[in-house]
Amino acid sequence: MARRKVGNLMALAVLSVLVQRPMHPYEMASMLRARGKEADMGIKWGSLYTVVRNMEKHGLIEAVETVRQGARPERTIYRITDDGRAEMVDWVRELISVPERERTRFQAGLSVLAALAPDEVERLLRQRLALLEEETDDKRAAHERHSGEMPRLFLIENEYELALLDAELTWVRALLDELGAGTFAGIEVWRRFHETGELPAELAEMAERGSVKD
Amino acid sequence: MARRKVGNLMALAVLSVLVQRPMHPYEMASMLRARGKEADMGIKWGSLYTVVRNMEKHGLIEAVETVRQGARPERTIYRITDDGRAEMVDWVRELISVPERERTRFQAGLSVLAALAPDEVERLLRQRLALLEEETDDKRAAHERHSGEMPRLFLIENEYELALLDAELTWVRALLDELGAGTFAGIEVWRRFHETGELPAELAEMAERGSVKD
DNA sequence: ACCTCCTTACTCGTTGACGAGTATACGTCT
DNA sequence: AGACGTATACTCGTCAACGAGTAAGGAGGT
Repeated sequence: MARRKVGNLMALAVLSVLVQRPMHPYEMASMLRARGKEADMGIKWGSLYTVVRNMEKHGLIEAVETVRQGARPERTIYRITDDGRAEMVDWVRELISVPERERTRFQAGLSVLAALAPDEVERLLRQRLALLEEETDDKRAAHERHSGEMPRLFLIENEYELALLDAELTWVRALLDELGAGTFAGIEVWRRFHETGELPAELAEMAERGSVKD
Repeated sequence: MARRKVGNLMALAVLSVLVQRPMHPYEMASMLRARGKEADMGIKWGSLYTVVRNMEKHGLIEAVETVRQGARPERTIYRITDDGRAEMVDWVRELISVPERERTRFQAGLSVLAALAPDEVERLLRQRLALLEEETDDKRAAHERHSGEMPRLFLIENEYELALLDAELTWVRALLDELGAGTFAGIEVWRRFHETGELPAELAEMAERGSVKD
């Protein structure tokens, strides 16, 4: 974030549409929406004008003209600069070549899983599984529809997403199996802890030491 | 974020240590650091005091006492409230049961992959693969070391992370194979586009329509 | 002829995240 | 005994992100 002049990924999205032709912000939004980029990147439209203004300030884009249609608000049309083009390419290079650990909220949840009883966890995971399956089916269907009409290059991010979704599905199913069958190591201690309300001596000591994980 | 009184996941981390016993902020930080939670959740220490103040304001925690040791700055000791306990449990429930689409930066990169030439992509992916392998090996080693001394319940988030890392590794390797062998569908059009600098008619039209993806 | 609702096209204010800074105490190496 | 680093324990200012608000044009119904 310190390195990029404009850190928000929406800036990359903006660059990627302006590289085709100059546009005003609202049109960028429509383009991105039409292409489904809002789904691929985590785009919040509230940030659009802030980001565009910042990009102009840093010379990644520049205003070409401002036109007014009737009594509508003015529209400023922007075009990408050479700096902008360079920034885009360099940014993509980095995103592809440098893996960055990004924890999901699910992982955060898992890391405090002991706050819930095993039976409840089983129930919640089943809910997750159902939602996950639905989402995956939708995504896969959409992907198959599109792969008839578009080159694979433009759908590659969906392939990746589907691969990760599959991996999560598999993992959750496996965990559910173990919980259901009672083969999850330590499930008895875990269950008792939640029934009696107090945690067994071994765990208490571990919690206090805490530093086992270095 | 609107629903949670304090949206930052660091708040969950704070709750999870305060549930054991009252503590002052700096000690929370040490605890979390010692347990490796900073890795599991994406924790930035700059936010700690802001978050703690917010949590107090919203009644999730409350100050017990402020002590002073010698000439050191005052330390305020906080304890978790009943509301805090309830919030924690409810939060974990949500994190576990409701899958939330979170796009990675890599996915964002993939969605503008056309900005780079196929040969460069191949090179960059190989770099990614190497870093990814290194990271995975480290993580797996650490996990195996710990699984001797700690109950599985407290390592479950690492299992999940490793599963996702494996999935990414597999996917990247497969893509690299296709790029290397030249069997990636449309790679010729892609390569020519970068050699000549202009995109073929079919793609130009598609870019303009744009809306194929709805 | 009027009403209503959706789309177009932004503006603005709030909030919270976070980096960087600060200052003292303590241990330890020389 | 002095110096140097490291741990303790925060404070503050900035800045981007975003939700919610605004307001006119146009389409379609009655």
